[in-house]
Amino acid sequence: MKLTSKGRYAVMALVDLARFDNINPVSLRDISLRQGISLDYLEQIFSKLRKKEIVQSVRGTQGGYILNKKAKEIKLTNIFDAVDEKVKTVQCKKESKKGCNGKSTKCLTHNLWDELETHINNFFKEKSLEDLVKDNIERRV
Amino acid sequence: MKLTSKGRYAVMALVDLARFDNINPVSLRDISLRQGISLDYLEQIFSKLRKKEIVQSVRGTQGGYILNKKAKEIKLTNIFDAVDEKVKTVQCKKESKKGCNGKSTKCLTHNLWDELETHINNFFKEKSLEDLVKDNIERRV
DNA sequence: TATAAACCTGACTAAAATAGTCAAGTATCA
DNA sequence: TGATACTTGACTATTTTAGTCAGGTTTATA
Ligand code: FES
Ligand code: FES
Repeated sequence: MKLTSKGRYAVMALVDLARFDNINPVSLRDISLRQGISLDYLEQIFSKLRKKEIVQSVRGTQGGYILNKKAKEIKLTNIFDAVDEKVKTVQCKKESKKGCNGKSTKCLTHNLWDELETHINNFFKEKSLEDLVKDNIERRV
Repeated sequence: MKLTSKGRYAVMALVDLARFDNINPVSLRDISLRQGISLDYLEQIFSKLRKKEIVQSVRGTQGGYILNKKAKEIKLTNIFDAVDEKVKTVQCKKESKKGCNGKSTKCLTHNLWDELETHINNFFKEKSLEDLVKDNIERRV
């Protein structure tokens, strides 16, 4: 199981953005340089974040992005959801009654993976962008 | 983030195996049929499980595999470890002092992913094969 | 003692997912 | 009017996954 770059970058970029405390728009170019993420890739990511109303864009010179909500209200879940970084542990379709083995009952381990998925998602539901920014400031001292 | 088939199958096969309570060797052919997993693929998986001493093989006709330890002592961690299903959340090399951005300090989110990795691994450390077999029997009633 | 069941090994490959790049815009400020 | 920065969509190389395939070796049992 591994985390993809898309998810990692999305969070990384938003932490960078959040540190500027929502005063001035932050350009993707700056984030790209500071965090070492390809600008073109960031654009893809922010396009999704904007559509899910996590950030707002400001066009033109001196433009960039600002948070669309309080950092406290943006949870990791929301970010991952926006960029389609989803936790997938079961093989079967969840709605379907069929198991991953094609049989009419769920497989021996279905329940386990379902628990695992919940376990992981709980982590994402708890953490907010604010927590991350704070963590970072503390460690820096 | 998603779980790969290899990891899922390894656990599925071992639960199947463990249900026979270690009396007779269970052939991969049987597991293949019952769980709907390719025999050739199972062989790859069991080769690894054997090398890590999770199962023992019995060659020849009527042969198969048996558990090499008590089901209680086999944790998910051990299984995943054996088949190289590893949880990987950070981008950087752990030993290296460099961050994933190539800079000399760890990136803004390194700590977060490290926490996540621990969180997930905790789940795997707790669950034993015995738990899984029990769960299954209970649900069946 | 022949034979079939089952383990054992390594190489190979098709398909999917990932991690981007590239090109061609549009909006806005100075 | 130029520069900066967002916007969009298509494209692609690389890597990973999820197997397959081909050839073994071992051993119970008929
Ligand atoms: S994972 Fe849902 S039935 Fe196997
Ligand atoms: S994940 Fe370790 S430095 Fe970024």
